[in-house]
Amino acid sequence: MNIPEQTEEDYLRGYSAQDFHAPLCTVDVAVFGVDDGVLKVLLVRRRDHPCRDRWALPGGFPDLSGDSDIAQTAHRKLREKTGLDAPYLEQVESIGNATRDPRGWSVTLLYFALLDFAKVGALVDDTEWVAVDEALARPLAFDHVTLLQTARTRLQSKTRYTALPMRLMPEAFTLSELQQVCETILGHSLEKKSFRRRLEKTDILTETGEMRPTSRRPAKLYRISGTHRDDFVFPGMLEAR
Amino acid sequence: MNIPEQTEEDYLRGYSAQDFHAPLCTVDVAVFGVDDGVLKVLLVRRRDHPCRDRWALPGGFPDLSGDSDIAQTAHRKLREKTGLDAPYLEQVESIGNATRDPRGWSVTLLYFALLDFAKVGALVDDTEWVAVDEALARPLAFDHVTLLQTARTRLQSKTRYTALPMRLMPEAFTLSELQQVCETILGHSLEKKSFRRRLEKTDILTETGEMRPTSRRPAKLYRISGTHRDDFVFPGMLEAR
DNA sequence: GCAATAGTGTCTATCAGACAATATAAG
DNA sequence: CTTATATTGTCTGATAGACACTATTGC
Repeated sequence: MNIPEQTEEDYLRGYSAQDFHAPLCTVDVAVFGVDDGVLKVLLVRRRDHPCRDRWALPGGFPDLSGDSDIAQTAHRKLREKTGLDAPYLEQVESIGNATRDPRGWSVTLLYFALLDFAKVGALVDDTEWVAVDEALARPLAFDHVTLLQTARTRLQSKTRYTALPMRLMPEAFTLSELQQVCETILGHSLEKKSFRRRLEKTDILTETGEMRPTSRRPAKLYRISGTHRDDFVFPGMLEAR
Repeated sequence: MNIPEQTEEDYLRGYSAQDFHAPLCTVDVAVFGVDDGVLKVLLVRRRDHPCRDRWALPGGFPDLSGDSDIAQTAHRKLREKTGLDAPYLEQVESIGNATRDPRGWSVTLLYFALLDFAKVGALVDDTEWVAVDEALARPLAFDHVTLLQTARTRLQSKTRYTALPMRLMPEAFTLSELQQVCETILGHSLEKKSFRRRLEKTDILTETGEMRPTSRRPAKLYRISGTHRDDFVFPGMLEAR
């Protein structure tokens, strides 16, 4: 006797996502900017439970009707807080466990974003740029201290073997300015010659032809070249002092 | 007039995770093993909708009562399919979008696992070891072709600058055997001297004192040293030919 | 001894660290 | 001219690629 098989269409017709006990699923973003030699991160004061009134990384639930994917959720959260549309966004890792959120089992997809601090306009209420070291000393919501630490460590690692920090720069910048930003991220100074040599050997940057008139000798201005791929890695790492 | 504030306890008492429209959340694992010069991956034939009868990476939903975190979910799925308890497990990335699962918005946390192929016993029904190249040519369930490709690429990258492939080896192994496994992963041959030199300069491996009696000259056996940290990286990469 | 695999010696090329030297602007 | 910053020259040390060489075993 053949029991008629249920087709996939039959199955999906009877399926409701709410029938399953799913964990909470969120996106959190560590938004980094360098302000006058200080690496800062964007914090938001939570207006709702849980962790009401605590500072937290911006983040939240995907909008299942509005967001087509998780990166879009992260971009939307960023736009809501900074008004900026297309900063550099990179996934760091995902944490899921029973204890990080008092509402129950929850999973978060952690991203970091890099943007030109000077471009950020007025902030939404209850939003603040905080030096990363100071943010890590605050009692942030949920496990956001750990998340922020993980995101900064990733940014530091990639600063040693990629040109990622240029995504924190304005449209045009000098090599000295880029080096200072890298030093700010890493927390120590870098060898000027090594820093410049590895960039010269690649096509990552293009001279704009303009100069930055500084107090003394003017410096060449560069922009990110059109052919640069963000997955580029240098053959060696900068010192890990 | 003061409206009494709702405390976090009040809030949580009234909260139910089911009130929110959450995406589906799963873990998928690419389980790798090297069998006689071939990189293989463990596939499972799906017995349920959606994608019934298609081959897929082992995975599934976290057990909100039984799993304390996501890594434990991945370990549990592995144990169910291979009977092995503690293979090497590493998170690769997370994919979340509206289209990858016909049931609706879904997020998956992708891991890869490395294990000694020889240690795997009999498989559960509808489970099969498949050469990765062949698996990628099959019409796998959901977006698992992409997931498998991403996992293999990550394994290949880390083979160039870490000692990760030793997690695919038995307890004791020779340097030639380890090199062959690396070559299998990368799909091309490696310089013997470079390969050995970089290992000698570290404390990653320890001689067991035993020798492997091969057909010709016997080879020293090594095991992973007790002090090795899996986050170790070599200063340079092996050729990316 | 011969063949085959294990393991070593060593030269070269590349690239980061160190730091000295030169270039160019303001004042 | 002096000074500060930008930019370059160049020597050294570390490490990967290439490849020839030696060592050890079974036959």
